[in-house]
Amino acid sequence: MSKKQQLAISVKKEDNINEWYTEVIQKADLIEYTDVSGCIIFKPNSYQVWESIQRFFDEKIKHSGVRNAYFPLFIPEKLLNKEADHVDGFSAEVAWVTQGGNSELKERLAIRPTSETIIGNAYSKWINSYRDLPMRLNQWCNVVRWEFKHPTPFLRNREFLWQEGHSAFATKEEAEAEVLEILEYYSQVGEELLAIPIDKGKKSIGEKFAGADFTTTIESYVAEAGKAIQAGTSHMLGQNFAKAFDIEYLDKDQKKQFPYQTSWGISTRLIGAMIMMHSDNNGLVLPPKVAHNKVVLLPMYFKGKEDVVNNELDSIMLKLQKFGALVDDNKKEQIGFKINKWEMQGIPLQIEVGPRDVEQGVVTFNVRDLNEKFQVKLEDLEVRVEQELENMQKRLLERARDKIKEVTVEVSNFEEFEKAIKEGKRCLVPWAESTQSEDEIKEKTGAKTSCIPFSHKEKSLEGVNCFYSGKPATCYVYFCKSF
RNA sequence: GUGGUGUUGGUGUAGCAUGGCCUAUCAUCGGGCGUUUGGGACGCCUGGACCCAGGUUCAAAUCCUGGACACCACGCCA
Repeated sequence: MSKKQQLAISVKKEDNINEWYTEVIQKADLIEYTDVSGCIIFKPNSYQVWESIQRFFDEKIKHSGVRNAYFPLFIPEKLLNKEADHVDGFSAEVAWVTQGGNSELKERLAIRPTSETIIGNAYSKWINSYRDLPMRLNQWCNVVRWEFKHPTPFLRNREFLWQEGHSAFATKEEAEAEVLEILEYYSQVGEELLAIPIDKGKKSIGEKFAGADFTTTIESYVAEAGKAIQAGTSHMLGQNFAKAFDIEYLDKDQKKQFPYQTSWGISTRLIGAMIMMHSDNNGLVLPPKVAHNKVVLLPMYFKGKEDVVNNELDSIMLKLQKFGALVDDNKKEQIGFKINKWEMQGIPLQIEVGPRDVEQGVVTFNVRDLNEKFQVKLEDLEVRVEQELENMQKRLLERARDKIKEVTVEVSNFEEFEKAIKEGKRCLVPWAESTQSEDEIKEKTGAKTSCIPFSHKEKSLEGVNCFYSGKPATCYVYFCKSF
């Protein structure tokens, strides 16, 4: 095998996206596998993306009045069992600690798959008066879900990182407003930061969170894979957990009330969605806003002209510090090798600085997602860097949107539907919502609902029948395969 | 959970059928030194591996059993 084949990605995204993904995450130095299936090392190249997401989202919720806290990793079994639907939904995937040191524990401890229960238990102590409301806490932490056998890094880990927000309000209206407020922030994380096109919507009854009244979601779609990615969820818990955990308070009229609760989360799965969405056959593509190092400078050393380049390099570096510019001046690697290496790692902008450039007072730009190089005058350097990064950020989102548009179809009968799903399409259909029909459709085609998009809320359903049952439709919904 | 494939230096691999000449091939890689650099350079020196646990055998990278991990196709699932 040649050097080139070995270091480059050997499978094309359009030919086999699963193998392509496996190669990208390893060759871009994003992860390391470990001895525990489904538990990966997030190497600095991927962890930096998570840090960007944290900074972006944390600022939004703090501004909105949410505060961060931290709750324990272990949940006593009796707490986990308090809300019946919740237990049913999670019991199959909980990891347990049964032993401490050499002695067996009297009550086994769940490693949190999510923290509604332990937080509900705390809230029952903390919420006693209407003055204690609203209570809005968030935590950044890890969770463990053990049910699957074939993990996919980022998209389906056994242990993953996320944030989980948990709020309690006096009124249903306030709680529902927060559910949507958070969903809007999630959508911004997707579209503004990661350049991932987002559909906001509601989960079907069959797909909602275990124990919630309803679940809202941000959904995206990977055209090349023909699969949806659920990128984040914001749940209206109603009073279900409040009743199960005895969270009661006295209102202004001295009457006992249960608060209305919400919970919401986004996870490191977003990193997987970002990779799937933008990366190409040359490796990772990082949206500029999440790239810690947005620029890499590649000096070209020609015999006898090293000084010409080096003299310019320092001043360029100074101007580009704010973009986290790196310099790759390793003389053992040929320039072509370096170009490919940094493309593989997804650095948004490469700037070549060679004697030919310097003599003309220019540098050569190589933007990660374009197939062309162009020269930029040194005096315009900072402005043009800023501009190119901004354009790339926009371009990634638009390009992803176009791709999704291409593979999204509206169909009105089951025959067309089956055909479209086989072709990897995402189908928007009128539907008479029922869990039974969703199960049947999944059985027959492998597709399930992604979401009932808010964008089609206003669209008239008068005289429109369900594509599957023929009954009067109750909503428009996206059906497709999913990760 | 089912079926398939795989695991040999950091990476990609040869060797395995027919156990021994394997203190393991080739390349890349790491460390030196030198010459190079506009899309994967070259020379010399040097460093580094048989997934784990049992078993068979005079002898195991190679055969057997079990396990771990990965990938692919399903199944299940926030």
